[in-house]
Amino acid sequence: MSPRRQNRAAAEELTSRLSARGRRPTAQRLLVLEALRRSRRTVTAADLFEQLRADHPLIGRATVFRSLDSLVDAGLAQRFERAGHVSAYAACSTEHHHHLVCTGCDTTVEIDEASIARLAGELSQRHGFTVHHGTLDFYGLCASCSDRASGAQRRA
Amino acid sequence: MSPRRQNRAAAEELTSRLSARGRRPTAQRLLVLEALRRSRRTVTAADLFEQLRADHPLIGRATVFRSLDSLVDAGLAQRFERAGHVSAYAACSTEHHHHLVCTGCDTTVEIDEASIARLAGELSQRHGFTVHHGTLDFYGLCASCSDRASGAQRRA
DNA sequence: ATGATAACTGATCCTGAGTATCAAAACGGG
DNA sequence: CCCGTTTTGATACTCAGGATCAGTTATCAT
Repeated sequence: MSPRRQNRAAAEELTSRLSARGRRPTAQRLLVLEALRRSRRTVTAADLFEQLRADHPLIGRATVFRSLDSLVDAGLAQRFERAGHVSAYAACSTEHHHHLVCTGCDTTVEIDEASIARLAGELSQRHGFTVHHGTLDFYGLCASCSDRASGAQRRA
Repeated sequence: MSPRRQNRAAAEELTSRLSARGRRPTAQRLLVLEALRRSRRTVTAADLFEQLRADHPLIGRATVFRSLDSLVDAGLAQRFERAGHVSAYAACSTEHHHHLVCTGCDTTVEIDEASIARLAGELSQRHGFTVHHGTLDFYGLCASCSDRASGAQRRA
């Protein structure tokens, strides 16, 4: 697929996903999304800012942060908490995606949703990944918090 | 078990684990470890600092951060990257532990290492946890980074 | 014990990610 | 084409965590 066609598709998806939430598909958000799609690795907001400013000197730092928030909110990107208290981002095409993230080079590999059960045991062979035990944790809501927050979205 | 006996055991483990690395079991580190063990939730360095300063006004902020690093390094505590680019900590007794961390109240539940495979599918029922898809990611080293880093410990 | 050496502490300053604010600009519906 | 809403960019700010350094404390050898 040509780069131009890719941009076209990206723009269309951006438009539909954002406008469904009453938000606008701006040039800056498209730039951020395209940069994300171009990378096979997770990138930080600072990375993106520097990278985008090369071709678009007018873009603002805060705008990159906000665009990333918008994209995550629209389901077009995913946030990763990289060690060192920095958020990194990756574009993601469909709804829920699980990833392998290399803590060395930040390369991300998408994993299909099915068979999470068999996943952990096979990770090292299938992708040559050495899963680091320390970060093999699951985050979510316990029963009480789940009840308390039912209906009320929390984002903090 | 009485509180005193618990302190005793904590102090002994602290001593052996730390001195094996040429580090010293100081009063401050013991304080931090005890505070961690007292909590069934992950706590931030700021939480601990405030909490400890109530009884020990002389303790320094940086010391709390450094003590936590030491404890993690010694395998007595575990670091969690809480959303919002903050590290949270929990005491952990044995080597590798997996946890359920509630993003609402930070309660942590230890999970036995075996049967990671069956885990994900059963999480919601067993503990009443709602696992948040967005953070169900695995971190580790890809094959190339694994080769490159073989032998050389990386901690960054 | 005691003195030398190395690790630790606490105070202070510094960095860097991310947010809040706000006036100016860009949209989009009517 | 106009008006209300959203977004942008610039700036100032917050706050977690790290660096530095002089002073202190623990460990080890004598």
